[in-house]
Amino acid sequence: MPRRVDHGERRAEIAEALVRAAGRLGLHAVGMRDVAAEAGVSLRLVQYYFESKEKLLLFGLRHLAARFGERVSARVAAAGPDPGPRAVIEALLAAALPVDAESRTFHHLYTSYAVLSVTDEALAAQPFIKDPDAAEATVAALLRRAADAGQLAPGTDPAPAAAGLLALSAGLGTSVLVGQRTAESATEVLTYHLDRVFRPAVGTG
Amino acid sequence: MPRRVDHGERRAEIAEALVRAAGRLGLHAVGMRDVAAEAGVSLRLVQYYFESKEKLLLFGLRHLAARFGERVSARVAAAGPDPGPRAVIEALLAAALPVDAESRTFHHLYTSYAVLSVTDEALAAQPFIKDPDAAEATVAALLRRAADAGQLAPGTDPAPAAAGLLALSAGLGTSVLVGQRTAESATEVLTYHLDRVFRPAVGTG
DNA sequence: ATTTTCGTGATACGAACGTACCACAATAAT
DNA sequence: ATTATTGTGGTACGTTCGTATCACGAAAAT
Repeated sequence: MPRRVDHGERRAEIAEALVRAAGRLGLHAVGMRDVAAEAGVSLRLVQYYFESKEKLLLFGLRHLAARFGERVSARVAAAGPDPGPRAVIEALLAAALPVDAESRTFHHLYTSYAVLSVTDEALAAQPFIKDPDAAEATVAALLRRAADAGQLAPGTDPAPAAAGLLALSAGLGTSVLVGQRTAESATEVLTYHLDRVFRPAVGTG
Repeated sequence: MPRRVDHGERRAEIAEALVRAAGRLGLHAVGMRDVAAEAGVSLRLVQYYFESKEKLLLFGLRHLAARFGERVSARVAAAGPDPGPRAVIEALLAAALPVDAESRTFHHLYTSYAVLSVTDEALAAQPFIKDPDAAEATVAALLRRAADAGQLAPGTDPAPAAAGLLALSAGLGTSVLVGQRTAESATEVLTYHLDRVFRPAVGTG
């Protein structure tokens, strides 16, 4: 055989090519040949590492979700050591906003996959329910922590507040994506709503 | 010539067939032949009334937006004679939530078009910026009216609050669409946030 | 050293798509 | 009555897509 190659690594490279090509052409318009050209390999190789387009797309979605998770984690880590609930939530939600090319592509493709999942059973299963549920649980837990520390506005119910913040962030992201709103404006709206959930910090200034 | 036919009416019928077929198959998967079959006409007729698929899709989007506008107006009108700001806003936002088959299709296709508009210049122009901007202005104006009447929670800024409510509604709609959240749960979250914007009514009970 | 297996290339195939073309009947215009 | 125009059907064309097939070199395995 020719030199053994790491299948996982190769599949990741091709998946990244899929993401890049789909970000440029739109997920609906990207074909196996586009992915091959973007990855700099032959059509046959894309077929070889992914038997069918459907499997390529599924892998691409998981790859995208994983990369997004890493991005969020990095943002949260960048919020400093032992950050408060608000800092974590802010990092979490801000990471989802399409403020640069990478996050724009994330939002664009994730929404594309979400739309596809409405009519495609194979796509409907995985990361459109579990991941957002986990994110919502995380934010809700952080809000409860903040409530215990007396950092929340009075009468705040962590569960619907968490659901609202995530839906707000997603909705703002879409409006940025279609050009209705600038990234700065979306960030301001997000900050406004965080300010209304969190009671202003006291005693530090 | 054969009996003259109302082109506008015929185009509307075909556009409805497009909406139905796209709701079933997904906008990305619907073809001229599917639309023709759904409308019960020949492929040639779809070509005749819309010269190209692109024009059919554009008309379909405008048709969808118009129908959605009518639906919202009907909901607002159903809120009763001279409804207060909260009732109008509630009707407005609730109309956007995918709670039944029709609104589900609306949300599904509107999001599909929005995703397409990211990579399709012809689609990017019209109803993704103007309509939501108008909706946001309407809600903001209603909030200002409510603020003047002392019906808002203290410190509420109508502009970001309006933007937030619309983004919230859109985000909740998407989460319902992909099956992460039930329509009832989305309605509850929406009501929770309206309750936090509007100060409870006094003196009426 | 031979055989097997793995990675890679080129290309062919059948289906589906959007569009173009041809034909014709029905009616309005002359 | 003839002519021109409009609505409609059928169908063929060229392209593109996902997939399948054939071929072959290179390195493990024997």
